Amino acid sequence: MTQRAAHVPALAEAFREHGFAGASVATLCAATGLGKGSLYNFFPGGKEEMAAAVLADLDAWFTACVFEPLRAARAGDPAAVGAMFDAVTAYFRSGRRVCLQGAFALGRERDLFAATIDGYFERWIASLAAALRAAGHGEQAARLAAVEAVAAVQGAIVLSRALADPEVFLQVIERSRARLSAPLA
Amino acid sequence: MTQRAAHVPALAEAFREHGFAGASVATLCAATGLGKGSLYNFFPGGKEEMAAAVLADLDAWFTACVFEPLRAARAGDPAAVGAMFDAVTAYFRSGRRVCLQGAFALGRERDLFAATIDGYFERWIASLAAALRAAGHGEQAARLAAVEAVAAVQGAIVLSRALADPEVFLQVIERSRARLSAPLA
DNA sequence: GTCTATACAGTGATAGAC
DNA sequence: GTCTATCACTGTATAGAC
Repeated sequence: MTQRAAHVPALAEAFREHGFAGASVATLCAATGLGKGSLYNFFPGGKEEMAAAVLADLDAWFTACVFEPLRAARAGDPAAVGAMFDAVTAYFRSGRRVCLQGAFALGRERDLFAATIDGYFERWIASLAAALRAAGHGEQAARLAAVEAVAAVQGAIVLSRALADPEVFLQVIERSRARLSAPLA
Repeated sequence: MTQRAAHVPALAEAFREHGFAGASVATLCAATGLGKGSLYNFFPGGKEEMAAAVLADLDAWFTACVFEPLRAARAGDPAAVGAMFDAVTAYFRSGRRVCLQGAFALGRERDLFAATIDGYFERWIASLAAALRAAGHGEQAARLAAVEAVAAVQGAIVLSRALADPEVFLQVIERSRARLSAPLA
């Protein structure tokens, strides 16, 4: 079981690079260094089970490293939101790395993993909104600002990859960060 | 030649739904109602040429309906920016429709169509920045605001599809619209 | 558990009848 | 120009030797 988990990061990178439809089993074998037999031994459900394992892994990482710190934000302390921007900037490598949930959302893969993808973004928004409320924003304002900020991160990834310019990612993130740290109206 | 162009919108819709790697020639035949022979007669280069034709078609549409109106914005007239938001909201069907250039940017297709994708977003940003300058923004401020706004549109598409909620698209767009129409600091 | 061998459906693409 | 038939190949998935 822990053997299986050890190969999940390599699968994640392969899916990020090639997409779900574009990643063949041969690709995934090369990425993990395993033969087809071994891969199917760990993931009898094939590609779909591999992608599900990857999404679960990403979910766990974001929950521990992004969502829970946001939830833990104490009243009047705005540092948690800034820490989130630092974490996603590092994680997405300034836009060089793709958000798999976001990429899947744009394609047919969305139907396969609808609940997982929906839950990921919903919890991201909800935890960010909680941190914003702790920082003094009202209920509805916090939710809307959180939606906008998560969209900004996703858009920053798309745009910086399209222009092949990590600087664009940083620009968008910094604007979003400044906006959420700005004094309340 | 006009025969060929007539089938491009159907190909566009197929690529939007299935992605580039996910759209098989059989899929594209079904979408256009043509046999393989006919498709290859129009597009000897296969899928790649079909996608290139689709991107060129989208490029022409955006140039005529979005980029040029932005360029035509006269000094002191902020209506052009608002018209852009209306146009993209209609075009992307409140996030139900995907931006093909954005979706391609996230995957390996980016390498195949790098110049086209880069040019599309670069001209979107540049024309929006021109309209913002016409509305009174400074050079650098206009560029940064344009980058942020285009990213917001892309992020809105990703997020609204992920949550299967067109309302999210509208929320993000309205925030972006309000921000760009706000009085200058 | 790991690999090799294999099954067989589906792929992109071409040739040729009409 | 359009289709059908067919090509060689790659796809996912399984079976079985080790």
